[in-house]
Amino acid sequence: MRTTRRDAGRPRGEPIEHAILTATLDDLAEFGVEGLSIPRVAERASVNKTTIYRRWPTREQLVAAALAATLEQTSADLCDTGSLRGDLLLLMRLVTARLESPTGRALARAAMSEQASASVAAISQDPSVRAQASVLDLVARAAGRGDWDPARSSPDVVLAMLTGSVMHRVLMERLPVTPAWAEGVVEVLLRGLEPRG
Amino acid sequence: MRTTRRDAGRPRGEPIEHAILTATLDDLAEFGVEGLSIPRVAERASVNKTTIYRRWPTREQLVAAALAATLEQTSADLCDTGSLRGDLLLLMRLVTARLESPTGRALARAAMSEQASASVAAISQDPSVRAQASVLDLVARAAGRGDWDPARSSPDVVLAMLTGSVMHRVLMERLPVTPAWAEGVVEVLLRGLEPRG
DNA sequence: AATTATTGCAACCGGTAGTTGCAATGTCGG
DNA sequence: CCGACATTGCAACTACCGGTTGCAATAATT
Repeated sequence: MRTTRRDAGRPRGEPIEHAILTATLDDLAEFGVEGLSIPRVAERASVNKTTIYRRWPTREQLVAAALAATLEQTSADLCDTGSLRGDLLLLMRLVTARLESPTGRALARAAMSEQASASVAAISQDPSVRAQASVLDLVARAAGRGDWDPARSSPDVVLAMLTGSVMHRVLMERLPVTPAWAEGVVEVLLRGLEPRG
Repeated sequence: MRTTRRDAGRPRGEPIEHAILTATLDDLAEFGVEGLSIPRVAERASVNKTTIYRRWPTREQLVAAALAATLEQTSADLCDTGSLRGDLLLLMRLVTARLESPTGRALARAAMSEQASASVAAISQDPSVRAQASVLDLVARAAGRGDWDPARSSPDVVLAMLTGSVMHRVLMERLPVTPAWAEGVVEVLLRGLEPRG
């Protein structure tokens, strides 16, 4: 009997994988999840389309792989700046940076898409989940300093107001998030959270 | 020479127009702008697809017409409730109602779509423009009552926080906007706007 | 050198968007 | 009432795009 040795033969080229994945991200940023075309990605990556289809049988998996690849290298976490104002401004900058990059916008749109498939939706929401985790630390720090009483205004409300305002600004109004505008948002939040009386 | 009389012949049926436009809105709500299919709309409206193509040569024009048709009948305006809290809560309800209806969601997504064509984008942004106009009245009333100093926190910041928070809640987190949650948002806004010191 | 898997290539299949020519229908003007 | 004319429906067709398959060429591992 002829056993097929799994390790023999020509291995798959990593440069090819890299080219395909980055080409996928480019196409994603330009045409969105709905508009992504595998033949076009193949041309972008200077690779035959069959190669892509063999590695990732469905568009689904390809997109998921590409997104997962990017998310691995995004670890600029929410560190302690010493004050609630500083923490919130940093968070604004993080959210803005993500939403102002073409890829980040595509990701956000994918997450909001009605027919986002399970895996893409999961991956898309991963950063927000991670963000939410860091935000809990932020809240704990603020509560310890006495700047925020979480029992009064819950963290998810505040997170929605912060990220949502940036979404509205960038995605709907298509205006840049200037430092002054970001400070305006944070200012309202700070005053709104300030425990008094 | 034979002049073609423009008024002769069979006129176009308004019921057909209506059927096509509502079918378009349905398809839009179900499949989004990218996924809309004219043959499917035709079947939905019990109309031959050629009829649609003859009236609206491009998809562009069809969706623009359908959106324009809906917007004409949305005039539940932002009336004076007597207090800033009441006005903001009403605004929250208006935004929520829009975003929680399938058609409204499709509209919002269309407005945020990267390759939203000029006409669709213009029409989509029209309601926000109209909303912004009413919001200016709201601000003026609040300023008159001494509840809000617009010089301190500009209306566009507050509007972005309010609508953005609902967008984030509904589109990203896919959670319902409960009265309690809406009140949480308004509460932070009220405290944040309150002029003092 | 032999084996084995990958890659590229070209042709092919299937489905869907959009077009066209024609017959049938309905409405307006005389 | 009748003729003219635009609209609607219908069916066939074209064109394009996504995805598949079979085969030859290539490269790496043993």
